[in-house]
Amino acid sequence: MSTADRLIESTRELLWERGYVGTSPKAIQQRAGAGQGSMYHHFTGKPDLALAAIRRTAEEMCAKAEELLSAPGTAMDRVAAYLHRERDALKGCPIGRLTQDPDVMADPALRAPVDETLAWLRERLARVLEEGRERGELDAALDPRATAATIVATLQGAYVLARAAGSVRPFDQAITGVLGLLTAHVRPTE
Amino acid sequence: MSTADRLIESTRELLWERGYVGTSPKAIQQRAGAGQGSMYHHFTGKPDLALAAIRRTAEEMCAKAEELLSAPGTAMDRVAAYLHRERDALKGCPIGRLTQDPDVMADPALRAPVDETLAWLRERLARVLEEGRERGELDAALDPRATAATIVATLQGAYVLARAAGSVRPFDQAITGVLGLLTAHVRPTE
DNA sequence: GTCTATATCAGGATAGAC
DNA sequence: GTCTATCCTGATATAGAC
Repeated sequence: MSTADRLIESTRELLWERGYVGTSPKAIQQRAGAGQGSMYHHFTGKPDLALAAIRRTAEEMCAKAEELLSAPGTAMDRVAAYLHRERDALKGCPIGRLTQDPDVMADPALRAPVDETLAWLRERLARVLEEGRERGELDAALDPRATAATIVATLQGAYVLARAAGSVRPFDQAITGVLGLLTAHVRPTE
Repeated sequence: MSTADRLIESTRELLWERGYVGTSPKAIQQRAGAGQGSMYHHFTGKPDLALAAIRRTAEEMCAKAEELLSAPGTAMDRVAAYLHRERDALKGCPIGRLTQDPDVMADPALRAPVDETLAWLRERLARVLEEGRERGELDAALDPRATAATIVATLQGAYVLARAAGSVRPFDQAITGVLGLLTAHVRPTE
């Protein structure tokens, strides 16, 4: 892995663990095993490096979600697979957490990938639900867009609850709860 | 308002806007119109002041929730009232956001009120749902604890979506969505 | 490309005068 | 109780040598 890559990976980890405001160039360099000069040779500064890191994380996240949501199976199966996918609940969402970072939200360039990722995810889930409705798997009364927003929000909020509690328990409960609520909208197979 | 009170109020605002890591003693003092000496006279340092601020915010939040959740009406009415209560979605939750602050999570004293508030809220909502079930308002199949976790998570996550989008739209959709899902569990009145 | 030196400013606090 | 002076460290870079 090149030095530039190691710098990006270290930044990704630190942004996840400590956020943008809580991450210093020095900490990034140390974790990457790179010197100051090296970092400022490859990147113009902290925002530039953060942008590269955030973009990479955003892409990975969308790719992973797309894989699960475009798999074969009913809409409900795919949503459940997405929600049950392996996650480190206590670490939180590497994209969602940036939403609480004042300096990220203040910089349009840094904010854009965060906005786009979450918007894409809602949109993608809405399409899955819409498909389920069209196929008659799901109740016609179910609002795809609103429900998609609820699913993404539940996931994001479940991370918050897990971190507050220092336990995955409330995370699992929130996921169980939303899937339970959704189940009531699954139409019986003929 | 006393100087100590102004310091606490300024800290509450700044913690909400910028988080713990992003809030400096100097910024607190300036907003409160107090000098350094004044701040260090009333509080031992930033963590001490933050603790006072977080506790006050936590208490207010629980009091507000209790007011709405203990009001007369069906379980569904009260949950809806709580979810629809006036909120500045773009500002996020002043308690939930602390969950993303590494220094807050690392300090047991600062973390405790965050943990307790969110745990209490889940518990309180679970009781409301349980009551609804006992009264026959809600479907017996509904799991009160899991559903309560889902409701709190949806709210917390809805803030994340609103902030990412820079719009209250996804917040409203998430709330609409979860209430829609819940509605399917309301039993018809005899 | 990477290193070391240097610079500036902010964070977070202490000390002692008033 | 509040103010000012002072202190030390870390954040975020720039400059120039190697």
